[in-house]
Amino acid sequence: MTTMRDVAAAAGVSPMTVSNVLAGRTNVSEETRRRVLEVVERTGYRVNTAAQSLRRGRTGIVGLAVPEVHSHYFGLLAARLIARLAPEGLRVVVEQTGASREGELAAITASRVSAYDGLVLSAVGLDPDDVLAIAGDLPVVVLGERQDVRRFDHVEMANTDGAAAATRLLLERGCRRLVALGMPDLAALAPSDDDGPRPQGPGHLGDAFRLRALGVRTAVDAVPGARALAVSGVRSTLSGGAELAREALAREPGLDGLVCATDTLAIGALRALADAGRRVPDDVLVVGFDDVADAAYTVPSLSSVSPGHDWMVEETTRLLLRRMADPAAAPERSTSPFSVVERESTRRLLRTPDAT
Amino acid sequence: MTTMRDVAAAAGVSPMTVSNVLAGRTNVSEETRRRVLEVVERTGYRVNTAAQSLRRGRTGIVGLAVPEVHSHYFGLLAARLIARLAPEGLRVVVEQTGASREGELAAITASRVSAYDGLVLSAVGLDPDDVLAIAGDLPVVVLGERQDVRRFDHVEMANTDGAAAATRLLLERGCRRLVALGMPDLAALAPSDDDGPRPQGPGHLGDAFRLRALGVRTAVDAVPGARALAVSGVRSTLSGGAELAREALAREPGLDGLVCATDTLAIGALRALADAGRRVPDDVLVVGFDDVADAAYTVPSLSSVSPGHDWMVEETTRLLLRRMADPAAAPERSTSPFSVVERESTRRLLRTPDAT
DNA sequence: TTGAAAGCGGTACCAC
DNA sequence: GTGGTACCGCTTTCAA
Repeated sequence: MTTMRDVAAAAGVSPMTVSNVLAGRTNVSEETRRRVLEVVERTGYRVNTAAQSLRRGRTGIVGLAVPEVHSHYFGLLAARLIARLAPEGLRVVVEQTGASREGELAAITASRVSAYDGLVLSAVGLDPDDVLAIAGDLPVVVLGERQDVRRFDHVEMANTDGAAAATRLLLERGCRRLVALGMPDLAALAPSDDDGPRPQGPGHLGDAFRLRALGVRTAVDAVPGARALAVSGVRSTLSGGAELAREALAREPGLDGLVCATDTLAIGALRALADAGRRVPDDVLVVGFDDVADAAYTVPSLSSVSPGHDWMVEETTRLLLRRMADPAAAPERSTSPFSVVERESTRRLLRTPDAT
Repeated sequence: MTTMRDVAAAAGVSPMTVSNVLAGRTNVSEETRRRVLEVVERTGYRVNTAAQSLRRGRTGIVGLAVPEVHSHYFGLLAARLIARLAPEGLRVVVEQTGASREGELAAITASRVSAYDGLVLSAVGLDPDDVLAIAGDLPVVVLGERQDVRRFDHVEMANTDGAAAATRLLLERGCRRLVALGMPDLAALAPSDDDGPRPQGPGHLGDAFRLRALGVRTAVDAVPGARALAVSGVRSTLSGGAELAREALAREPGLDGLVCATDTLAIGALRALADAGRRVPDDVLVVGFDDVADAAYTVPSLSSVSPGHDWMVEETTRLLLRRMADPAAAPERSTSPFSVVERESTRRLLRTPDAT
C-alpha cells in the first residue's frame, strides 16, 4: 500500500504538501506540484478515503432507504438521485427496508447510519419518533409520505390532490363503478365531512396510499351515483397489481374504472384485465400514479399522475445539502407540483357524463 | 459527538473494553458488559465507521458499476445484489457509467475506488487493460460481458447460446424474416465458417450484445431461407426499443420475428409494433433477453431468455467474497445456465416449418 | 479479565 | 510556499 508519506518521500516534500497538491489548494509552487503529481501518477497512489473521512468527519455517502429497490418508482428515484448527487461529490448507498417497520429500523439503525453524511428516507412503517430516536443528529430528508412530520425536512408528493385529479379524469369519462387499487379502505378513513383532507391518524409515516385513497374518495363523493371500492394490499408489485385486479373484478363485477395507488400496480392490473377479457379503455379505464418510464410503453399506454420527478429530486437535494451545511436549520417541507398525464388507458368516453 | 472514550469513562472502564463489548468478544465479564451496554444505550453511542474502517483497512462497501441504473435488468441486478450482500455485512454503492468508456473509467478511478472493498463491474466500453490499470489490487468481478478476460473473476451470461436458443424458437414457429434488435451488424461479425462462436475482436469488454448477435446468426444460418437483419443501437432503453422497431419495420417490411438484445428494448418494440398495427404474436413474434419481472406482465407477455438471476448473483457474491478473502486467488470464470421462458409473444405458429 | 501503548493515513493549524 | 505537530476514533498487540 502506498501512503501519502511514501509519495511525499519520493517527491522530496512533506506529506502536507502532497495533501495540498491533491486537494487542489493554491499555495503550492508549479514546480512542486508537477513533481508530486508525477510521483502520484507513477505509483498509482490513491488517497485513503477512510482516513480522509475520519479526519474530515464526513464520508461523502448518503443513504437512500426505500421500501423496495426493485420497483419502477424507486428505481427511477434512485437513478435520479444518484445522478444528481454525483456532481456534489456524494455517493448513494441504497438500503432496502422491505416496507416494514423492522426493516426501516434496521436500515437506519446503529452502525450503519453513522457511515452516512445524510439519509433520504422513504418511510412506510415508521413513527416520526422512531426516526428521531435513531437518526439522532443525522441530516434526514423524509420523502413522499406522511404529512405531519414537522421535525424533519420533508418532500411530499401531491398525494391527495393528485389522486383526486386522476379520479376526476375517470369520472369525467363516465366511470361510475371505481376501484381504488392498493389503497386502504376508504370507509375507514376520516369522514368526508371533516374540514380538511388530512386524516389525524396514529401518526406514522406510511400513509402516502392513505392520502391517495382520500383523494379518490373526495373526487367520488362529489359525483352523485358514483362509488368507489377499495381493494387493499400493501406491497406495490406487478404480481400484487394483477392479484388485486382479479379481486377487484370479483368484488365489483360492474367495474368500469381503476385508480391504482402506483403505476407498478397498474401495470400488473392491466395484465390481469387482459387475462379476464376486459378491454382497456373500451370496458374499463385505468389510471396509475408516479408516471414511471414504463407507463408510456405499456399496451395500452397508461395514464398516470406525474409527481414532477425533476422537482422532487431537486428539492430533496436542496434540503439535504442545506441541512448538511446547517444542522440547526428549521425543518422545511414542500409539496411537489403534479400533473395528470393522459394516455390510452383513459382515452375513451364510457358514457356521456351527467350534467354537473 | 460521543466517542468510545466517553462511553468508557462513563462506564468506568477503558476504551478497549468498550470495543470488546461492542464487538461481542467473549473476554469480558458479564457485569462489565452490562454496565457498558447500559451506557451505550443511554448515550445513544454509535461507533464511528470511518475510524473503524481506517483501523481495520476495510470499508464494508462494494461498488456496483453499471451502464444504467434505471433499466429493468440493472435494477433487478442491483436489488438482488444489495439483498444478497447485506447479510454479509456489505453495502452496495451503485455507480452509473452511462455505457461509455469514460464513465466506466471515472467510476473505477482514483479516490472513488479506494473507498470500496470490492467492485462488481458490468463493463461495456472498457479494455481489460483499463480495468487492470485502474483497479490495481481492488477485488473486481466482471459481469456478464466479455469472454476473454482471464485476469479477472468473471461471471458470464450465456449470451451466444441463449440468443441462439431464442432465435431457434422463432424459427421453429415459422419466422423467416428476422430482425436482431439492438445488436451489432451480423455481417460485420466473424464469418460463420470459422471454428467457434468466439469473435477475436479488439478485445474490449463490451460485447454482450455482439455475442448475442452471434447466437442469432448461428441459428439463422442453420435454416435455409431464413435471414436476419441487424438494427443496431447502443443504449438499452424503452424509447430506443421503440425507435429501433420502427426502423426495423421500415427496413424489413416483411418482418415476422424480432429477437431483441434486452427485454427493455423488447418492451419498447412491443409498443412500436402496436402503434404500427402489427399484432404480436399474430403477425410478428418477439423474444427478449434477461427475463425481467416486467416480461411476464406486458400485453402480450414477453418470451425471454432467462439468464438465471439467482445463479448469477450467487456466483458473483461467491467470487467477490473469495477474492476479498484471498487477493491472490487464481481468476475464475463461469457461465450462467440459461433457459428460454416462453410466453404469449411467441405462442403462435406463423407457418408450418419446413422439414429439417 | 482488563488496559496502556501505538498507530491506521490523512489534514487543520500555525509557525517558519 | 512549506512542513512540524497533533490528533480524528478506533483496534491490534501484548503486558499486567
